[in-house]
Amino acid sequence: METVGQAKPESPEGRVLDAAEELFYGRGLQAVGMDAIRAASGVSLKRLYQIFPSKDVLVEAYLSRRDERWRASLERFADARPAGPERVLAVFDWLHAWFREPDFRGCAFANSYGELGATHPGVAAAARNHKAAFRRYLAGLAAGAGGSEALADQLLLLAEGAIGTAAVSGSAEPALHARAAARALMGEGS
Amino acid sequence: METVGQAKPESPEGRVLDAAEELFYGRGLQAVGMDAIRAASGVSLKRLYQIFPSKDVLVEAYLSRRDERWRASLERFADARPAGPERVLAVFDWLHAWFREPDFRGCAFANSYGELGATHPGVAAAARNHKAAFRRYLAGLAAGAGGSEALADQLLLLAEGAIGTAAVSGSAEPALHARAAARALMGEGS
DNA sequence: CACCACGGAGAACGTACGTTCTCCACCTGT
DNA sequence: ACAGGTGGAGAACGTACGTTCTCCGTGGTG
Repeated sequence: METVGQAKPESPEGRVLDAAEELFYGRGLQAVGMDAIRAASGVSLKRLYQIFPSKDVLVEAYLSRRDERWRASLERFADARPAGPERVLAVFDWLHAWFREPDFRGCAFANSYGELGATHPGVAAAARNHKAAFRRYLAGLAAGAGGSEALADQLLLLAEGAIGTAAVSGSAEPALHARAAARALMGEGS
Repeated sequence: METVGQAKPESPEGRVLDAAEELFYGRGLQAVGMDAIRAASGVSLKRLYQIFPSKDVLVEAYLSRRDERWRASLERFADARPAGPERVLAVFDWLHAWFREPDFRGCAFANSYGELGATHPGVAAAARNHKAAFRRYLAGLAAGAGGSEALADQLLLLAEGAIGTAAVSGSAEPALHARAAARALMGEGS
C-alpha cells in the first residue's frame, strides 16, 4: 500500500516486516512460507527467528503495523480537509485512490479473518480491533458533520462494502458509489 | 447455513458436499484436509476421489452449490414480500436472520477470495460470479422499487458491508444499520 | 599471528497433507 | 459352495513447510 508510506528499509526488523507485508497481503497468510520471507527480506533464517520467534508472532506483528499505518494514512489524508461533510467524503476519496493501486487486494484484516479467524484467536482479535478503531474514527468524523452514531454505523458499512466489492470485482468504482451514498445519507441530516 | 436448507443427505456426493460445506465454511479452505471431509462424510477416501478427483474440484463444487443455495434462499424469502421498497428491505431482514445463526462466519466467497483468490483463479472467478449475481438480483429489486442502477450499487455495498462487519464483530446489528440506510436511500427516490 | 564469538547459509527433522496403492471382507451369480 | 469383482480401511509416498541444528567464514582482540 503505497498510500500508507514505508518506514526506513534499514533495520532487519523493518526489512522483515516490509517483506512480510508484501507477501502476506499479496498471497495470503498460509500461502507464504517463512523461507519466502527470508528470501525477500535478505535476512538469515536464524536472524528471522531471533526477531520473530514464530510465524504466528510475525503474522500478528504484520497486522499490528498495517493497522497503524493504514489508519494513519487515512487520517492524514482526511484530516487535511475541512471538518464537516467534506471530511467524511474524503474517506471515500482516499479509498478510491487505494483501490487503484496495482497491488490492492482488499482489506488485509478481512482477508486474514476469513483465512484464519476461526482457528487463530490473535488474528480474529486483530481484525476486530482494526474495525473497531476504524469505526471510532468514522464516528468522530460523523459527529463533526453533525451526524449521529447511526450515521457512523452506516458509513462503516459503506466503506467496508466498497473495500470488499472493489477487491473481488477489481474495480475502483465502488468507492464512488459509496461516496454518493454517504452524501445522500448526510443530506438528510440524520 | 440453515436458512439455505439442505438437500437429501443420501447420495455420497451430497454427503461429501454437506461435509465440505460445513468444514470449509467453518474453518477455511486450507485448514480442512481431505481426510477430515472423508471422516465427516462417512465416505471412503477412494470414493471421495472418484467423485471429486482433486481438492480443487471439490472446493469449486462447494462454492458453486453454496452460491446457488444462498441466492435461492434469499430470493425465496424476499420474493414472498410485495414488490417495491418492502422487498428491498426484506433482503436486510434475511441477512439479519442469517447473521444470528450460530455458525455464521461471513461470506463464504469473500473468505475464500481472501484466502485463495490470489493463487487460485477458479476461486476468484467463483467469488466474482457470486457477487455479480447478487448485484443483478438487487438491481431487479431496486428497479421494482423505482430505483436506479445507482441504488443497486449502493444496496450492494450496504449488504456486503453488513456481512463483513457482522462476521468480524460477531453481532447481527449491522443488518439493522444497513436496513435503515437502505430505507433512507430509497426515501430520496434516487 | 592465534583465538574466539558471532552471524550466515542451508541441511536436517518432524509433521501435515494431497493423492495413490495394497489388501482384505463381503456380496453376487451360478 | 465358490470364483470374481466391488468397495472400504488405512498404509504408503512425495512434497511442503515450520523450526532447529551444523558447519564454516569473518572480524575483532591478546
